[in-house]
Amino acid sequence: VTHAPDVPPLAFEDVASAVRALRASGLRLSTPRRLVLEALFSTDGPVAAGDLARELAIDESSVYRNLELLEQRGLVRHVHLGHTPGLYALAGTRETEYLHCEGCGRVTAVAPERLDPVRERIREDFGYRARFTHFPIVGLCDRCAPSRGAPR
Amino acid sequence: VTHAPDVPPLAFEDVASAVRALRASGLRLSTPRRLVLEALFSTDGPVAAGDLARELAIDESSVYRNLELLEQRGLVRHVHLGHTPGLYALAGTRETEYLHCEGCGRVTAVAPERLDPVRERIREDFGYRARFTHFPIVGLCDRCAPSRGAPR
DNA sequence: ATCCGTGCAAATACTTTGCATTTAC
DNA sequence: GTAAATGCAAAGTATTTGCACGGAT
Repeated sequence: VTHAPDVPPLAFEDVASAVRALRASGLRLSTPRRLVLEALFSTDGPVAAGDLARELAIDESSVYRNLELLEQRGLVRHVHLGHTPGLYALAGTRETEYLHCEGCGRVTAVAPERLDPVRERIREDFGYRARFTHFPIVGLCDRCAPSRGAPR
Repeated sequence: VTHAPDVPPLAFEDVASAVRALRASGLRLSTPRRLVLEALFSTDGPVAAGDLARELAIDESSVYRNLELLEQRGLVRHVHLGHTPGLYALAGTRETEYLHCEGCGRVTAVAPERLDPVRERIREDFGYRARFTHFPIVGLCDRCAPSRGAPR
């Protein structure tokens, strides 16, 4: 995953402030929950629940339950890249959006502002407020386009 | 599924011509295979493999095998709408693209030409040749936007 | 002491695969 | 007759759920 330089800052600066927010909403801080949070803070790209479970030696169901809970609280989001399992990441102050190259698999995370012109065009032409946070924009990057699909 | 008026024509006009193409590539026309083809020709929107199996009283594995085979031959494509199973449809002469409202679930199929301005903008800004055939453009349609997300 | 969160096990949903039998050619 | 395609069963992957025990508050 390549993060563009202007990807929005995280909704919470560090584990401590996230934990404070959780506590404030009446949640307990169990070891698995803390480990999941810490892992998300120390990873750059989105991670699969299964990988988290393996790396942290936590049961998969607990990982899923925590991720879902954190997602409901707005601390976490998930994105689907190809046919792989859902990938989870910390939520930003604004929703990070994704581009996914189906050639090389590279994922680019971009700030929502950069997609506003695209979004505006879609809104004018189709009456849709588009969001590339849960499903990315899929296509071929400049490097892969020549070899694969139409060069143009 | 709403098909915009300019959605590209199917790659094959009817079951007969599709069957001819299959025969030409050395494939047999078994009853299940014919039923799947006929079902796809008589449905407007994309269908789940499980639904086809149930409606046609064919084993699910045969449905999946036939859909995959037809997809390899370019007669069928599949798209992912939300967290539901993959949905299969006849392939057009050009690839039909999709918009999906996450509010009401409505799906709009559009001709690729209509998305060319959007595509061009994405290409200029991000160096990607985007394709909304396998994953749709996800967002809120005009009707759902006021109630759900930001009205703007 | 309470009850929330965990691990474990099992269930569910979607899709793929192995294999013996059937069937199109 | 031969090879391809099928149904059935089982396996594989992703995710969810039930429940008794353990730990955070």
